[in-house]
Amino acid sequence: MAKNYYITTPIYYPSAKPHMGHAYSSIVADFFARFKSIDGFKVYFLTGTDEHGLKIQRSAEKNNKDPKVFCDEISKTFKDLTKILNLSNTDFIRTTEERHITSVQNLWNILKKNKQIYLSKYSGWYSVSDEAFYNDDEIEEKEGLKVSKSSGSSVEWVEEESFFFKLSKWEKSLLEFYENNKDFIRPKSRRNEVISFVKRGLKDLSVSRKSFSWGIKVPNDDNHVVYVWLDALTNYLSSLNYPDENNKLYKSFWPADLHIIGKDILRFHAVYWPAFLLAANITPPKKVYGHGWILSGDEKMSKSKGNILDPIEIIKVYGLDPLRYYLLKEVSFGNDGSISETKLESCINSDLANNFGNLCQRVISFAEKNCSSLIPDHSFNDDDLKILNSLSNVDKIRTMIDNQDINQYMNFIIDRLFASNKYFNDQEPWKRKNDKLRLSTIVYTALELIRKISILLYPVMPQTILKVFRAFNIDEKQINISSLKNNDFFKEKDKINKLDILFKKIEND
RNA sequence: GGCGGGGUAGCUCAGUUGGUUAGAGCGCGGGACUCAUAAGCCCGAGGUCAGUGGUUCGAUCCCACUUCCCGCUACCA
Repeated sequence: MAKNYYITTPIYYPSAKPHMGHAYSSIVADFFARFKSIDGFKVYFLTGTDEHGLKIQRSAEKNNKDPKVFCDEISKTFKDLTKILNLSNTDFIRTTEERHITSVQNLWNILKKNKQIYLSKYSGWYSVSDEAFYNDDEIEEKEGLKVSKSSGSSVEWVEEESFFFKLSKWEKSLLEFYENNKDFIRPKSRRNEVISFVKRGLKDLSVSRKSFSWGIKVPNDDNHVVYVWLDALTNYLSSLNYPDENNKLYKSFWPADLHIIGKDILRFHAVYWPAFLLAANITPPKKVYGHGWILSGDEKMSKSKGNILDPIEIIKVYGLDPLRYYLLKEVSFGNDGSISETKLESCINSDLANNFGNLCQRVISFAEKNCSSLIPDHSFNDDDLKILNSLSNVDKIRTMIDNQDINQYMNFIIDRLFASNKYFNDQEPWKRKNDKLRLSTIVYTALELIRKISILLYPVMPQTILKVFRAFNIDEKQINISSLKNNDFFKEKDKINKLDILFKKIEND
């Protein structure tokens, strides 16, 4: 059985610099990517930037820049972010790249050939910032300006020739597809929303624009550019060298296993995207997960409220791994979550410094003083085996990951951390100095516990966990989920290196 | 207006296919220990499980209604 796994983030729209929401999507996707890769999967992890559309064209004009130059600059900040977030992505795609343009035009041609696209005339209200068309009844007048009722962004009257995709035709097929692929939309509550949306009926979708030029040209009709969503979504194929469907990447990784997206773009991914693909005879992806927003305290982050927490600034102050840990643990995946410096600090102190960090410290330092920093001898009793085996059920853990139960996964880790600290306490190795084998076994068991928990924490905090493994002379390639089943991984007399403090506590008055 | 989700300890949340004392973390109070980042461990305080009514021997969990919050969506305009 091929163990391949294809996961994506949204491609980000570079009209402004990266914010916490981008960081969150990316960190979540990286978490899954890293878990799968230490679980023996060949992982293809894609992220990138979505660079076409009127909004970009206008931002570029405003800055007196050629749109491509403008995109180069901002796309770079997103590419830099992948490094700052320590993402394990295998590719970074830009929709202005030739490979993507070829891919989109090819998809267009197939849709055209399959008679899924026709030329007609569009008239209606268009919001540049939402990249969406609105009906008369979806707009209202505010302070003399026409704005969208739903987003509040200003709309303009557009009347032009446009190509349409026969979305209306796909209503029934989509509903069947949702029915036959019950996992396609997650979380479940979102699935219900999408289904009820489709059930109300779908209108054909305008998929080209004539009034501006910053986009991918419609084949054989240079006056039109491809609608940004048809353009953007196709990135998931482009990266796999589509349209060459016989190449190794495409054959190994399509259909994608998981698209991680924010709930705001669920409709595009759960309705339009599978419809385009079905219409082009391409298998849709296996799952789309629409996560929630990251709020600042309990409010949406916005410039006017001045409550923006910039991920890059947070990382400068607190470090990357604490942020990754916080977002994965504290945000209930699928729901909105909130972040504040106070909560982040409290999380760092209690979970990372006091619980995990201190566990590593006390055990390794005890081993240094009592076992000469060498892996000691061992002879397990029932207490030892009981706690070690509580970290051996890999199937249970894999199920959590395959169901995207991030919180359950994190809670399991935390629960085992408490149990490990308690184990060390209850066994009181410091009172066993005249029972050398028992003392050694306790230390050995504790080291194994740290090793196992660290494996589970690796997808969450890769940099920190590598430090722990360096103390054990384990390198990144040796980290794997199935070794959780092993209770005596460590070899007697192997050296244990000194471990620096992993997380400093944050002292406030 | 319709559909869906939700209201559980000071805070963030878990849970119960209905069954003696409702759970965790953080925060708070106390205790014993000392390997450790004065960390960890133990004990405790704190909840009419939104409200009302119903089904049941028994409901936080099922049903109805009420109320509040959130999401999707519609209509009026």
